[in-house]
Amino acid sequence: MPQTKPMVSVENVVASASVEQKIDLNEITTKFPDTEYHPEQFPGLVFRLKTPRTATLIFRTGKMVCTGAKSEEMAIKAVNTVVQKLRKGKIKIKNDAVITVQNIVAAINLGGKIHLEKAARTLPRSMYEPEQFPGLIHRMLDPKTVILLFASGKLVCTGAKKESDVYRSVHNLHSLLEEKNLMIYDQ
Amino acid sequence: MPQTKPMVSVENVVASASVEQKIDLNEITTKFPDTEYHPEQFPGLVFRLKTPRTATLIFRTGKMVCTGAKSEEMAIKAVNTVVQKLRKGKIKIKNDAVITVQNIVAAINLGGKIHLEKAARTLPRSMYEPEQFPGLIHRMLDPKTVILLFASGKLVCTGAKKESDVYRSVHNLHSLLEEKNLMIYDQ
DNA sequence: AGTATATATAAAGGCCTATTTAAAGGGGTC
DNA sequence: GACCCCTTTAAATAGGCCTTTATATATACT
Repeated sequence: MPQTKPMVSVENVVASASVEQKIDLNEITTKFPDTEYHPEQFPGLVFRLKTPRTATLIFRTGKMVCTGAKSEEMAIKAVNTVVQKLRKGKIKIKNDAVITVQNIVAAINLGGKIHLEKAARTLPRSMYEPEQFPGLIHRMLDPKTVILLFASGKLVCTGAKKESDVYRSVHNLHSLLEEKNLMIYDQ
Repeated sequence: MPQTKPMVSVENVVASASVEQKIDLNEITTKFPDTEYHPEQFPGLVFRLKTPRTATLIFRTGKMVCTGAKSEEMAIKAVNTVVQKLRKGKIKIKNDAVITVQNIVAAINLGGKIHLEKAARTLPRSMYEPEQFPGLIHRMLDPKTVILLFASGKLVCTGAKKESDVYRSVHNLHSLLEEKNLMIYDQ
């Protein structure tokens, strides 16, 4: 029944990390002038890497948030690179970061159109308000993710903690759409 | 030189307290229907006493805030009464509350008028914007309190942690006003 | 008679700030 | 038409501000 194989592309991985130690953000600003730090606006310092192209927020507490990586592995590599650069800049950091992937965002193309209006009436835990946002928002229970469905047959899956959760979510939803006859394939 | 003795009246004492134990606020609501608890609006439950006439905020964490007492002693008595009432209502509370007075507000009448405009130019750490608020706001460093001065010769002292801080603040300010010739006494 | 203005103070929960990313539809400027 | 911006979703991080309670004081405005 599935006419096509979904194309899945991980677009963003968010990971939290901690070096378990207080960090002087002003010192980082001095040694890394290209960082952004506006404490009156936001308490975190923004440390950008060209490769992997990411933005890591560094907090006074030694906790960090890395965003923008294209895979779990690259997110981990990015945090380790940031810590390595800080150390080369003579910022004393005793321990390596303990890293946890917190969220994975993926773009998916099912290869066929979706009957959104019908899906809104059929899928449970769904919200569809086209004048507010063109996508249908569907909350999947297992894995616990949120999937945005578009009439074009494209999806956005977010909330996954592992890349395998993305694949499982897409498979579950695709099966459900086929089953309920909500997919429209050309000829 | 002080033509009159200031009349000092403690109007409000705020104390924080803790019974060092989690409390089920919904259970209190059931057993004390006259309490106010609207968690979507504010996380604390409001427990009012007729004597001493006070309002005590009770939090999930077992921490409390008692307001409205007319003396340090009454604030302590109010918190102990609240804990006693909770226990009589079969709310299990193992330890007595550890109480700390956090703020004392007092109303004072110096018995003579104050030349506010001149005081605004003379007193350090003062703010006077009559179109915004009719009182002059003066920050005293020792004791660390804030005194509102009104042209009528009345004052409001707030921020004190002990009743003696109120008396010291008033004495300091009164002396300063006399010294700088900012007081105006009838005939 | 109420509202607002201003002062201090504790409590805890909500929301804002900022970071990233895709999707598609609306708006605006050039 | 090509750019921006906005809309929505998730997630961590951490400051700031708001909510509520009480209280005197004194102005202006509904």
